[in-house]
Amino acid sequence: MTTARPDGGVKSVQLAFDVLEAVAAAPGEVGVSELAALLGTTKGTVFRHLQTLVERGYVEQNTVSTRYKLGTRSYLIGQVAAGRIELLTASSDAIASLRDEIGETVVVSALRNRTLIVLRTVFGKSNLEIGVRQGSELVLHGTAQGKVALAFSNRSLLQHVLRQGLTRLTDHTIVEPARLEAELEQARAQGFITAANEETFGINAVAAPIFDRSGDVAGTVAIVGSVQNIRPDPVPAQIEALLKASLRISWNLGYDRGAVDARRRLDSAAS
Amino acid sequence: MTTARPDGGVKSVQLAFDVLEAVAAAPGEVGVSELAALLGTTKGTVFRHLQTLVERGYVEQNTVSTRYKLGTRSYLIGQVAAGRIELLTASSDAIASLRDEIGETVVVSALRNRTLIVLRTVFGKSNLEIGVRQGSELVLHGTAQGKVALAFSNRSLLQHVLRQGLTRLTDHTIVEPARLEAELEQARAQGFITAANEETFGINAVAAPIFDRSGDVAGTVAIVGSVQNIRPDPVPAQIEALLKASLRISWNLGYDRGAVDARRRLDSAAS
DNA sequence: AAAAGTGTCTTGTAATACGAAACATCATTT
DNA sequence: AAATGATGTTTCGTATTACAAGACACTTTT
Repeated sequence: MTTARPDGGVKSVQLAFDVLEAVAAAPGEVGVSELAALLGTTKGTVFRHLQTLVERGYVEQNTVSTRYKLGTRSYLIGQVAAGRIELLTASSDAIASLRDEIGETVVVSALRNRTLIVLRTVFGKSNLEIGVRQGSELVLHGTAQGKVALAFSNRSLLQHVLRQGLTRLTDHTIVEPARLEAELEQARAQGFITAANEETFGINAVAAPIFDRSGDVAGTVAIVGSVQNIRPDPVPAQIEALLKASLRISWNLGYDRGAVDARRRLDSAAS
Repeated sequence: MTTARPDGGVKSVQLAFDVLEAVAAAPGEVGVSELAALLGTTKGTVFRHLQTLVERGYVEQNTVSTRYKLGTRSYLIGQVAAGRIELLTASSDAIASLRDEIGETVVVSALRNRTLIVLRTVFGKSNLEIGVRQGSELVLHGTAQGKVALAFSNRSLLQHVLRQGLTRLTDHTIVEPARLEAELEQARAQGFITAANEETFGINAVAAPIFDRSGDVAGTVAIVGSVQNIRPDPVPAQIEALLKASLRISWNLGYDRGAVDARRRLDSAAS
């Protein structure tokens, strides 16, 4: 599914992570044969990799079923990572208040490598849980988060998206480049954008950008819910709370509008 | 520090995880040279491994400082693992109530591979935070958690510990095998055990075992605090709440005392 | 009783991960 | 301003080693 990887580093390590991620993607426990088929390799190879992963504790083997699942080391490294990822530590308080104030699901995503990845979702107060799975990738032209990221990033990201083509997800998905451009302009003007029914029918989201200390887009915050609770024109309280949260997070990341603008002027003067 | 690994699986993958874990262990960002020195290998090799890790998103490179830190994928795989590790899902509610009821720090550890690893610690209500770092290893003969795990596990685990030798950590550490045996007997009789000043002076803990569906020790729950708040003879409320939590977690793991005993009788009759 | 699964183990070979050393950028020092 | 000593990055030949194929032991299904 992923674009053919142009031979990155250490081949056997790539396979090891393929195995690890396949184990992670499996709903329950997985067997060696199943993994081998999934990854298009032999049982022996998968087995050997599982051995290392088990020895390291990233994967565990159920001694009775002899099948495999994620191990404690995987969890623990994630715990360490949670404390090291600025976007997470910077956003935790702000998204908790945002959720409590508005009651809708709050989603934080990170822009990494031309993709928006969902880092954290905190479900709203409603009994019906609407959210986006952590780790999943947000379509840049088809979600509020994606559009707001595009609006405030380098034009090169937009060009990249246009080159890939604007695939239709629902009949409200933006597929005309001109309309997308107009939306991005609107996002820049307002500081936020919505995306009712564009990715999934019946669902809407309002997203705002998060900036890092150098003024680049680090990610997005968004509130997500049914079109009933988040209208195409969201109520002012929702917008205000969202913008407040996004500013607070950016601030925690060291973003300072004035300082960034000044630095930009210097840089362009130098070149 | 760890016992010389007897050549487990794929060598280059071992190195890759060495690199990953070294990045995780570093307080902030790390450089290639630093890592190479730390791992006793060359810069080139470390660099190549970092490339794969970065490509996969487990590690990220700060483009301005060119140094490395843990990446979002590490966090995300941990999130998935958190949902797959039975001991975590089974204990989350119980430890939250336990902490709220008693107010002291609660620590859950898992028995994996003859070692007790701290999975989760929830700090108590006091302003002074006393806890055990997640991912750290608990000394089996020198902590309440370790002793309770020894008490309810196979004798082979105890033999393993005795073979290693009972290293002294404080002047209250149990270093005589006979005294350890006596403590284990007490733990079995009471269903819990304390360990005042045995690992760190001034600190005490009360621990109880967690059993899985086959009746084996899966881990421990413990409350940890200063000797002032957790006395060598803990107050009944603390003991009762701890035992209630441990039973609740074991139950969530599928432990059923009657069923396990019956199964044991059948097994021994068959042999 | 046979057949089709499973996970595990062995072996020869071709691929590849490694180490050493060179290279390109920086800061700092001289 | 030149020189030094860091850093991260790249190249290259070789010895290592990870791989595929197939055998094996075992359980479950037919």
